[in-house]
Amino acid sequence: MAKRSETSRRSILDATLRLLSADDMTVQKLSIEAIAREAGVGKTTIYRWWPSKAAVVVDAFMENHLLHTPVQTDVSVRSALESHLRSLIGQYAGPPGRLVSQLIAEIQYDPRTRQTFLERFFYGRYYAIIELVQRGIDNGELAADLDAEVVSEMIYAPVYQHLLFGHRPLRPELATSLVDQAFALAGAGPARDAQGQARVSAA
Amino acid sequence: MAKRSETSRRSILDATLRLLSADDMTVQKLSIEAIAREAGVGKTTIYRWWPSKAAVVVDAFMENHLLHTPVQTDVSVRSALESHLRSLIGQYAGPPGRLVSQLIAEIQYDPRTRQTFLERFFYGRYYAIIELVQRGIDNGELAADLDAEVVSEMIYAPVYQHLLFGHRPLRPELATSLVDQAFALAGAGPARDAQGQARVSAA
Amino acid sequence: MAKRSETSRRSILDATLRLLSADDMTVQKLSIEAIAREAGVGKTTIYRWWPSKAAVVVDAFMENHLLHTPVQTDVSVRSALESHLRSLIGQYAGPPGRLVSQLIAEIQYDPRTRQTFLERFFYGRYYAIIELVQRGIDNGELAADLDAEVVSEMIYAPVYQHLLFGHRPLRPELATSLVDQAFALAGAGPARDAQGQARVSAA
Amino acid sequence: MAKRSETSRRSILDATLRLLSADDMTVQKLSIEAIAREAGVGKTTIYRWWPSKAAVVVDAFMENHLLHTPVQTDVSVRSALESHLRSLIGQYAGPPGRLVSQLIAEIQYDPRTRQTFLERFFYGRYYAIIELVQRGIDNGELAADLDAEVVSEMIYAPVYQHLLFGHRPLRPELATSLVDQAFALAGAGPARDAQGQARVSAA
DNA sequence: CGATAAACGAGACGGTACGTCTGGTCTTGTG
DNA sequence: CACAAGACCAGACGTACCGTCTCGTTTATCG
Repeated sequence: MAKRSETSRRSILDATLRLLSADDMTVQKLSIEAIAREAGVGKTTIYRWWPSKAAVVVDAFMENHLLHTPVQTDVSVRSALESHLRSLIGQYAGPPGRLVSQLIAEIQYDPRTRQTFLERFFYGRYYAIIELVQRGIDNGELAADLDAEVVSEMIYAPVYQHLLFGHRPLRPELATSLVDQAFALAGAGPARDAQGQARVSAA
Repeated sequence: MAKRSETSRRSILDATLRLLSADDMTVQKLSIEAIAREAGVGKTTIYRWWPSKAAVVVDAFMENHLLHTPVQTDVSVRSALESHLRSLIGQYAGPPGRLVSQLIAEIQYDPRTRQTFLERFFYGRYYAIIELVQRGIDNGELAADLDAEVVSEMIYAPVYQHLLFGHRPLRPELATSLVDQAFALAGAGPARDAQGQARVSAA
Repeated sequence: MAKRSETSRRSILDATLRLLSADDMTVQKLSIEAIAREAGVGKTTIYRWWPSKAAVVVDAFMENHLLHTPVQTDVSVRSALESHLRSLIGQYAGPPGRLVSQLIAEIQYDPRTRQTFLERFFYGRYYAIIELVQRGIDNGELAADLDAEVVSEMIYAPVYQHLLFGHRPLRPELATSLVDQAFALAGAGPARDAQGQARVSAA
Repeated sequence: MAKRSETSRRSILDATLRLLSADDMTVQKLSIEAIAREAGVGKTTIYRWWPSKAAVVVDAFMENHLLHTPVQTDVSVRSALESHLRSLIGQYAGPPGRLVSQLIAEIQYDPRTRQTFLERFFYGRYYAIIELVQRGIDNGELAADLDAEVVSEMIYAPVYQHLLFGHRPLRPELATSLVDQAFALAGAGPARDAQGQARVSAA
């Protein structure tokens, strides 16, 4: 019998985030011993419920640091895309970005956690974007012969490339650039919709 | 006096690759002790010349596993892009892909090695693609108002997204899809108006 | 209310002996967890009724492995002593000897169990031997001025010394040697004067 | 290369004795981690040079607590025996006795250490006593037909029996009793030889 | 050409963390 | 209410590596 202790679960996840919030702490340097120590918990309790350090970090991250990246539905697809990306980039430019990039690093070594990570972190946003792009195709904002999934990745993936390679800092303007390029109207701004229409009718 | 021993350098890099070629070996599990043991070398010799395990792996990788991803110049930009991507994907789908993804993981924790990695691995291809896209813009294959760098990333980054997230297996057809969508989005007209006239005339 | 479960008590003691009968098992390596597991019993049940691992082992040993070391009363004291020692040594030379030596080891660390061990294992034989020796003194087989307790220990203790130090293997002939020497030292005369007359007449 | 560090060796043995000198500390409770902590030494250093906790304790004990149990040569064998036993008992009655009894406990579980213990602790005294008894036989203090080794054990083993079973406290008078019984003249003192003869003739 | 100083292999060192095991205690149903 | 089941905190186990630090022992210029 003996049910799982919710108190321990919370202390462990809290301790994990507390430790990770230190400036020079990384997921790599974080140890299960340190988590147990900080949480006032036996190591066994961690090993009993999580298969790896990365799994604990994913859980901790998901429960407390859920990224808010809303997808608006009452505006044009283009606006919704841009504001979604802008919000995502804004968060990745700060401390959560460091954590996300380290989580992506960890899943290269831990297939079980990769699955968890995809399910709880990635797929949600991934399919939301595809749906959004599909809506753009359906309502004529985007050309009819596009493949929504591929286009979504083209818009989305550069954000992760910047995050992971760090070849350029992540700046909010990237959101605009990406959407602009996707709509093939560099810097055309709000006039775009009309133009898009014109273009469609022209086609 | 006594110069650096080329023999030791080679044994270390060779040993590193030999160890990494084992099926269940990863950069994370690889240890400097194991490299020294395998290479028949004192640990000190490794620490004397490399700042970190990741640095050794980058060196080993660069010297022996250079990816061949040619950029053709005698064909259309579209063809050159597609064959370049296809070649890159082909290699990432195999063992070098596992290693590259682990190197990207490691640079999340080691800024010095990140720099080395970018310089010796990333920038080359990155700028080659930008140049190629720019050529496409210049010669009219792609719309004139595009930002070559952003477009390059949109074409390129999805490959890394697939490599790192593994949400879908890396398939060669991705190369075609990406180039197709890029030209559908941003070709000098045709994909958008479904006539292909502008592109033809521009070319 | 709920009385103590005899079933549990038996399973615990049985499991203890079963585990201890493995060739490479020792009291030191034996754990209460393992006993509980093997017995299909909660650890609490063991802790509720026994104060220590050693106490469980003593109980298990006493109930099932009682050493049979009869003291004959229809023969000379010398014969009775020798056959008693021979029987004891015979058993100590086998697996029970290993267990006894480990129990003696354990009581060095657990005063409560030392008491139990003495009462249930040691004193019986100890006083039986003293009585026997006293009988020898009374009936003239042994010199009248001897201290029965000290002489008993002199005869008895070497067996334990062999068992515990292992400087020589425990052999049945030791029984004869010890009794011989005891009667040579303290027999009512004969051994010392090399005639054996007195002993014969006394017997 | 790299020689063993004498400094570490000393700190380890010193720390071991320091920890063991605490009133409620036992060899069983003593942990290698605690020794390493107390000695300011890595656990590896202990494991590198000693096969077990017991081995460390034996070394520590031998180097610093060598029991002084002189065997006098300028007095009668009887006196030498008695004073040797008295000295041994005196030390076993104090803290070293606790340690010796625990070492004997440990060697029940560790054959390698049993060997070390016998060689460095036991055999010396064991053979010294045999020699002494043999001298007594040779010079007529003891009967000519005795077996020196068996008689030695009869005199010696009761001390360990008292130490290990604790059925009676270890008292110095035990030395006298044992020697008295061995010389078959309870409390008769130097006049013994004559009396021994007298008794024989009486029998 | 022989000295000499750096680089080298070997590996001991103080440490940290690993993942497992056990000790005792506490909790939660079941019979 | 004793029991089985087992979760819990605590902490030791023996191992693997970390990065630093001697050790002699090559080597390969430079005086």
